[in-house]
Amino acid sequence: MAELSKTYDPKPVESRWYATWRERGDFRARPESGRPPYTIVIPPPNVTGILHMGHALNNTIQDVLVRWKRMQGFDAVWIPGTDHASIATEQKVVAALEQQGVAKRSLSRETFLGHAWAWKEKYGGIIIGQLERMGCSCDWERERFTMDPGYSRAVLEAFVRLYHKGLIHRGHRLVNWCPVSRSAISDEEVVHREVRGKLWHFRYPRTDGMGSVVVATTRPETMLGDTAVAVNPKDSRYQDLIGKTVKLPLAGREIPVIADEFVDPAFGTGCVKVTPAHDPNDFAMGERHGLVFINIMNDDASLNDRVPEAYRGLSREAARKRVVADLEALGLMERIEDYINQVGYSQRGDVPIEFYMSEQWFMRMDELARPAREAVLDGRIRIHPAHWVKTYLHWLDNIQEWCISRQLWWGHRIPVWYRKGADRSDPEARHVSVEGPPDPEHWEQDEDVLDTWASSWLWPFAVHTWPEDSEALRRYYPTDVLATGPDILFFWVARMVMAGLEFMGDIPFTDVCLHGIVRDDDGRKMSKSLGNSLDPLEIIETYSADALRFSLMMLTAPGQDVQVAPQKFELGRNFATKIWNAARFIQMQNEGLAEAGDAWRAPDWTAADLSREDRWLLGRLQTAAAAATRGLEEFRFDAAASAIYEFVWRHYCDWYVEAAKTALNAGDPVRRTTTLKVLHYGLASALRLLHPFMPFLTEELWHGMGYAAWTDTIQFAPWPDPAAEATAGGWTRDEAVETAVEARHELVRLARNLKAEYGIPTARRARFVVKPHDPAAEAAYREDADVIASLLRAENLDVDPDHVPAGATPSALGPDATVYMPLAGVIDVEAERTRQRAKLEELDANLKRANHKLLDRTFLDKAPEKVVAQFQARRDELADQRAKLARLVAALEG
RNA sequence: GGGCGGUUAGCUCAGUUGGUUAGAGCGCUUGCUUCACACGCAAGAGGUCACAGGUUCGAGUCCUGUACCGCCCA
Repeated sequence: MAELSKTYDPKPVESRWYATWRERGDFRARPESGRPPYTIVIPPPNVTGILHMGHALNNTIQDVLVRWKRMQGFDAVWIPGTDHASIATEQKVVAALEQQGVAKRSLSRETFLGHAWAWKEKYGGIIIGQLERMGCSCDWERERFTMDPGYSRAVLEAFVRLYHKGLIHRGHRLVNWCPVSRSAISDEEVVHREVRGKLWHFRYPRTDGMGSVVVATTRPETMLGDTAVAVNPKDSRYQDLIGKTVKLPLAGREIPVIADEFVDPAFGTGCVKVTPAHDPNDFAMGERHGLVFINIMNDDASLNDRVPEAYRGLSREAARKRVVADLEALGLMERIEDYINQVGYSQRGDVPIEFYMSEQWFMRMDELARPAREAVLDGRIRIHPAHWVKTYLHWLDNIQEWCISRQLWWGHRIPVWYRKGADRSDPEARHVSVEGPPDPEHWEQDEDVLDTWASSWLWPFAVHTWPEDSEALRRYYPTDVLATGPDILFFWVARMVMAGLEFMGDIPFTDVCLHGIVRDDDGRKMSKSLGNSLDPLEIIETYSADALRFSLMMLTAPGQDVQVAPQKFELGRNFATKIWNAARFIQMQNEGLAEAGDAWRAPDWTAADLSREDRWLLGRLQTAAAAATRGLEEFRFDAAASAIYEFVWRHYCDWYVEAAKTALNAGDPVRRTTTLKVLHYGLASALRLLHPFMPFLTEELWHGMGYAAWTDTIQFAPWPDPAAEATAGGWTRDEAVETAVEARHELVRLARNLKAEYGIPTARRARFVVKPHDPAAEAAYREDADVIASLLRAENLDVDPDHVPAGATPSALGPDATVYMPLAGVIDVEAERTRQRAKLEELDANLKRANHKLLDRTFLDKAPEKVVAQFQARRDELADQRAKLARLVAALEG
């Protein structure tokens, strides 16, 4: 076996192992294995995306789960892929073309798509390569892209089925319009922001010459499209106005004053302008009152020819300034006040949306929502953390029609053909199918593409062969876990549930793990514009992929956002180094490796050979393994990672390895061999527990330590169950021994503290006397005096139950013994007295509290017996300690 | 306006069904080139658990309310 290098160098290790794993095909699904399947589908990142910390967190979670299940004996499959992301990708391609001086609109659809596919080929693989750097164990042979031919077919098939079911229809509506992408977007793609704006009050002259009315608006430029003024019918101020008309300034049109309940008399003057073609509320009013709808905008939100010439072609911002200036010039501007209002922004375009009248395709959602609601309500699908259930249900209960058409080219073109020359709104003159009409020359296809989410909602089954049946589809659907952020709970998660139930007749996954958002050190969301994003690849360069993964898992509380800064990844790096060096230590006990046999696989010792320290460590291992397993089962990745961290660092390294140094060199062959066996067993178990979190380091050590003789990759080594292994090995935990070892560690801590308090350098050997409190403790301290002496760096350690210190001696009271540190020189008696008195006072306070509790009749009557007994035991222990400490103080004073 | 989350050590966060003396990492102080590891070892300091009520023998934990921060929906 090659000697491990002095320091761990992750870079070559990580690239070497990843290549090996891929060559061996370790990540491949094994339908023939007879193992039960366990499936995760990746939330497909945008094809244009590059890896950010959110991906790093999301994919680490998935890889941890998949690797864990693989070790548990499942045919664990993680299906990767990318999403074509219509709007985002088209924007990037358009921008790239503009850089070259090419306008999208100057190109034919086919030419543009040629550029888009070229872009996809060039940049679409970046993020996949980055996932490999992270160690993700995806089944790369099953990688899918949402515009693969098979996938596209599935998307169209779903459209066609829902169309014929009557859930999809075409309509002329007011939709959310993104002027940047010049497309309709869904309600979910609109984000509301609070914006500091103005409220403009201006006057419309009455046509009856009776003065004017004042209307208030946050969008003065839309007045060019006003077709009415409205007041509340109950508003006494305006009774005489109803039914009259006013003259719309600038446009010069005469428009009616209507009465509508919707108008809030408290807003502004109680008199509002009505622009039915550009505001949802006004749209509704327009329909109620049969008003004229005047669309005054082009698809980029500039003003069209339905406004007076002076305003044509102006952007909405320029038009606003112009309208305001012109109204002021006419003396019609009443006043302008500051106003804070909610403005809908296009998520992708990052500009305020317009409400825009257009022909679109809509999907009726109520029928699809009902079963999706039930699936979560009855527990077939579990959402973690569970508090998201309410949000999920609320959205489904208030679901609106889904606008699924997009005025884009990059995406799945809507499979609807219109008979040439016929009215497009006539359903009789339409052809809807996946294949298209048999006589295409008589038809023209709808120009629009589908919303990206109308393709990704099929992901869990469209990654396979759907609508065709296949073994893969049957075996790997439904999936087990979906890991994603709560920000796409509606966009994607809820819709996948609907699609799964509608098209597959079954839920798409049983558990949804919603994790937090990655934020920077100041709690701000990471974003390119803020320049505060951390590049996971840089973290990998600096600290390793294992460090990135482990640190993220340690820092993620379920459902809570996680704040990261570069230094935080030192946590993972340091931990990797710690284990590496623990392994090196064992390896240095070279001549003992053969003696240990292959005890690293399973307990291979007789109970009688185990020392107290051995038993304690093995007990801690059982606790840690149970906690790690439970943490993973409950999606508590932080709890699982912490349990492993604590075991390795605090228990294995800090105490057991230190104690082992003595045991290995005591000259007792049985003791030495058993210690080696426990060292190996502990390390091999820890490596397996850690493997899902740190795949590279653990694989490297698995081989470096020779454990590959068992399984040639740690990836398929069994997930540890040390409790069951102990039973199989013929021994059980002994809690009394474990408690005694904890007490011993406490005594060592106290004794070290004595050294520190008296300014004795750690390295200097001091004399100690241990005075056990009972015969059992005496036997234990006598037997293991060499271990304790070494932990204390004691020159000499006497165990003497009858010890009476000669004069004032620094001492400390432990749980089952008192330790004395007789010093060669004279000590400051007064200082020691003060020290001990302080301890006595503390003990007194505790004792008083305990006594008080036990004198409380109601407590004794009402608290469960077990609790009372606990308090009594505690009190007795305190009283005992107090008596002992009092004697120490008395000795000092005597 | 409605819903959800948060407020615990200087910072970032844990704290399982209410039960002994509330934990971790980082940072801080002191001492250590101790024969695995200075990416380390040892010993420490540091908290009226946001606030006000309530339930209970007992509240960081349960209930009500308030304040502030964040997210989502309208």
